[in-house]
Amino acid sequence: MSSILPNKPVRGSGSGVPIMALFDILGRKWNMRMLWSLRQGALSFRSLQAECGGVSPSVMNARLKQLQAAQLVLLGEGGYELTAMGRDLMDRLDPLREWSAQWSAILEE
Amino acid sequence: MSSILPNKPVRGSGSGVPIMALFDILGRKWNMRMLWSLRQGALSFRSLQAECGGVSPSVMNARLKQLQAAQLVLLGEGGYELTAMGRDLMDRLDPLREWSAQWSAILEE
DNA sequence: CAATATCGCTATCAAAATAGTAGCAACCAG
DNA sequence: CTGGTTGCTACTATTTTGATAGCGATATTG
Repeated sequence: MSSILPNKPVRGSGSGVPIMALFDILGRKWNMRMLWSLRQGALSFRSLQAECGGVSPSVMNARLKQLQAAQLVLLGEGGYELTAMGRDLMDRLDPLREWSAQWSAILEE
Repeated sequence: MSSILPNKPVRGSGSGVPIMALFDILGRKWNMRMLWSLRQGALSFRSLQAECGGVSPSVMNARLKQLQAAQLVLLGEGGYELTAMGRDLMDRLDPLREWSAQWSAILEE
């Protein structure tokens, strides 16, 4: 597993620009949804898997390793949970909820 | 190409929750980066391709169709450009730049 | 007119990522 | 021991992405 971190060459990039590294992580299937699900609180491997519509455990595990390496997620007592940084990231993604509601409304017309 | 829109069953979801549809789009490789690149202004197919490190034109085209269907991007006089909604989305993603800088700093330690 | 260059884009095939299913070892409850 | 969880690995199938070549259309230059 290639650990994807800022200031290191990134999938399809090589620039090492931090936000590109972030896009590289968020641009992988399930990562956003996993983080989003963990906002509510810690979840076990299997619960998180269920939250994500039954993703393959192999993919789940790869993602969890990646998110742990990126220090966005950690495995605590009650299961997998967001780190402080992970929570901060999700907080900043929160405006997207409002946006997506408007988006949905417009696309429905 | 399965057009992915809010309130329609979404890849791996089925809930039709708007933000999940958004995650589905942003969770595909290159989409975030393409939108991010277009913030600066319109780009031709080939320029955009270059901005994304030479993505396959086939993938580029599929993404552009998807983003157009989602009304985030349109093909205007000067090339591909963000719609108003696309610009709004990118504006809301802007806090991520600051976050990713901090993230980068912490991970470097 | 012909040569050249760019445009958006398709077609083809290889490589990589993801999905689907089965199952293991460790733990705890009864 | 039985049965239930847990996190996770192994394996194969399918989908997605990557890499390259090249087409038809338009513009530009000589």
